[in-house]
Amino acid sequence: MANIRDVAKRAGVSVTAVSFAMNGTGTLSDENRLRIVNIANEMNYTPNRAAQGLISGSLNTIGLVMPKPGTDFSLDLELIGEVGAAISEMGYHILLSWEDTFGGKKVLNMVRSGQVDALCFVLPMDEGETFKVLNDMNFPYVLTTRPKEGVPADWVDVDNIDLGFKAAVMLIKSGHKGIGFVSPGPMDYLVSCDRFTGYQMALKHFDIPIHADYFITGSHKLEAGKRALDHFLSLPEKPTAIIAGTAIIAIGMINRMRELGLEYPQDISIIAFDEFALSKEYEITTIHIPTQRIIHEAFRFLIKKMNAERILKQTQIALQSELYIRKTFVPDIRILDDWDYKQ
Amino acid sequence: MANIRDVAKRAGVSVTAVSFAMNGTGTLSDENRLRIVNIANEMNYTPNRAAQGLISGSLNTIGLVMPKPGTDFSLDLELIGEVGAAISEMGYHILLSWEDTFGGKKVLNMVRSGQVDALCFVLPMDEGETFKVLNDMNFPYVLTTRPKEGVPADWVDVDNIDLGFKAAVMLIKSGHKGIGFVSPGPMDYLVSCDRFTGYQMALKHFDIPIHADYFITGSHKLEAGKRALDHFLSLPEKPTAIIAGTAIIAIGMINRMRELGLEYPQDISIIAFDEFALSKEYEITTIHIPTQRIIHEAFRFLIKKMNAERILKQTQIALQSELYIRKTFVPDIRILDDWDYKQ
DNA sequence: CTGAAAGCGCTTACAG
DNA sequence: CTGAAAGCGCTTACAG
Repeated sequence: MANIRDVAKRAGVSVTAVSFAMNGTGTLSDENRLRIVNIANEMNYTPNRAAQGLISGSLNTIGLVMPKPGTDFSLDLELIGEVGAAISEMGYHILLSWEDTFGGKKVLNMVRSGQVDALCFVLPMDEGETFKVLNDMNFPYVLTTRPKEGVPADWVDVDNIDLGFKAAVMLIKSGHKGIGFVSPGPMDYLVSCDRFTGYQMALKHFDIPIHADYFITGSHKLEAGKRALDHFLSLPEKPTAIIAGTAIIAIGMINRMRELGLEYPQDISIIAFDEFALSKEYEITTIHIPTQRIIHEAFRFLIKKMNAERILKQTQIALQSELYIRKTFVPDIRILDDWDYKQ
Repeated sequence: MANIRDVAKRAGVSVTAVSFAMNGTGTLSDENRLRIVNIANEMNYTPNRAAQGLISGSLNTIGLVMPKPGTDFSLDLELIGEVGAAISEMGYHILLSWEDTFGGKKVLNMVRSGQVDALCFVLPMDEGETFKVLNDMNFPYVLTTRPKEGVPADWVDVDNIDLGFKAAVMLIKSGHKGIGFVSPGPMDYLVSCDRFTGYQMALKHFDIPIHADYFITGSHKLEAGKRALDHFLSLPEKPTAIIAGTAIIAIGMINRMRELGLEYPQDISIIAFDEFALSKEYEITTIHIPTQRIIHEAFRFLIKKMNAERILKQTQIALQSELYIRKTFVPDIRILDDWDYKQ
């Protein structure tokens, strides 16, 4: 592979001149500049990134930290495609890294070895210690999952407590008192916890007693919805509305309802979190989590922080989510002051 | 950030000693080695990757080249999670890059700048020129999408011509003569083409005339399935079986059949390509494309090529796919010699 | 306008 | 067992 000295030799100039020509810097006659660039192209010369990185102290790379496989979590690459391509255009690269939700050691090594200039965590991280270190270094990072209260981290996410609250309030205001809540499982720990917390706050706010039987955990499978529905129907006081942690759970419930000859929303109303390919087909009223916007905002913040002259203070961005009103639950739009909604 | 000289100073040794200690190389008294490593840890010293990369001539990075957003193509990060994590353990990093399906310039720059040691293209690339250059450099790369015939590239994929052929043969042997074929759209160009080619070969082989009306293109939406079905039903000679390019198309068809009171497989048999979250729920007989295994094999090949002493010859791996027999079409297992199947 | 030289942070022969 | 020195491929003051 040709290096800068080879080009210089061939062009009969110094390496300085080649560097100037390639980077459009320095003072160089137009004639020489053009001639050198042409020779460089002919020779397929591309400056070595490691060398450039050593000098500039940066590899122009943003790390994307994801959970280790086996976690009940997945990210579609298409989601980061748009923002990733945009970042590409800006000359940054995106490096993938896998971490468990508690770790952080590997991540700090990446930072300290100058491998990355910024970090985007698309996993729930419990490790406050890591963020403290990053904060002290004023290193740009962001979580796309809101951490536990009190963890001093920069994040962009929706406010899941608020979403749980608003979902329950919407059902209560529509006359429901028995409201079931199905969580996709303990893996989604904080997200589900927060939504459930919000749900409980709403019940309390309206003086509705909280039934332990109205809360059930499942999984990300259809089966979980079926089981949840059967469970709720087995109760002496059946809930009339259910908040489903995911669309898959809602679909599982709907399939089961069909088997049993039950109809929505008359027999049971359903609201689900997160949109899925067939949410519309199944007519599920959905609280749509704007994942794409979260990723966008997260990277926007990263870029801003990387270019910031001064130290930015803690940044925590809670995005609004949107309510897609379909048939499994149709609220009176007069109670939707708090929502961005789409019918 | 501490560098090797800082550590050397603090430990009262030479930088050579520190380098030896960190890398476990050279000759160093155990006592000194341990003492130096401890001091390095205390100082949070991590060797600079750019400097290491400059010396070793490698950043230990594998580039993952994906299509630009807006393409009808998507990859779930979970799919590369397992292999990505494994590669992580081996000390390699994965760098994301977006390319259009024709390009290649940017990719060559990444190679020439020493940014990547290998390349995995998870997009259909038409640009044979790029591969020729890579071949000449003996640079390790692999496509997870089989290129056009005659393009001299290393790839791992299923054999879509064969799949189209076998799918049609299976239907023909089951007595079907009118066989519809729905492609998800022109974007999937080669994949769909190949499957369709195989389908035509099968018809020819059994002397069944090829009906232009039996082939229709759609999209990756439910709507496409509905439209396709309506189209086929409008024909004077309606097909009795349909090969659907994707599960979504099959679901769209099934939903439409339900509306019309039609039943599978009595009224119409369906085989779909690609498994989807609800394929099982919809009882779709599916030709499962083993994407995960493709990715695995692709990276395995890359690792092998990176470590190869000698030049490896062109490598083209066609993986078997599996037939999931469900209710939309139930073949007699006696005609399934050519298939790995699962009931 | 041009080039010789220093230096980024490492590793690795090589000399002691 | 240890360290001074050269060098990886660049960029950037600095001198001419």
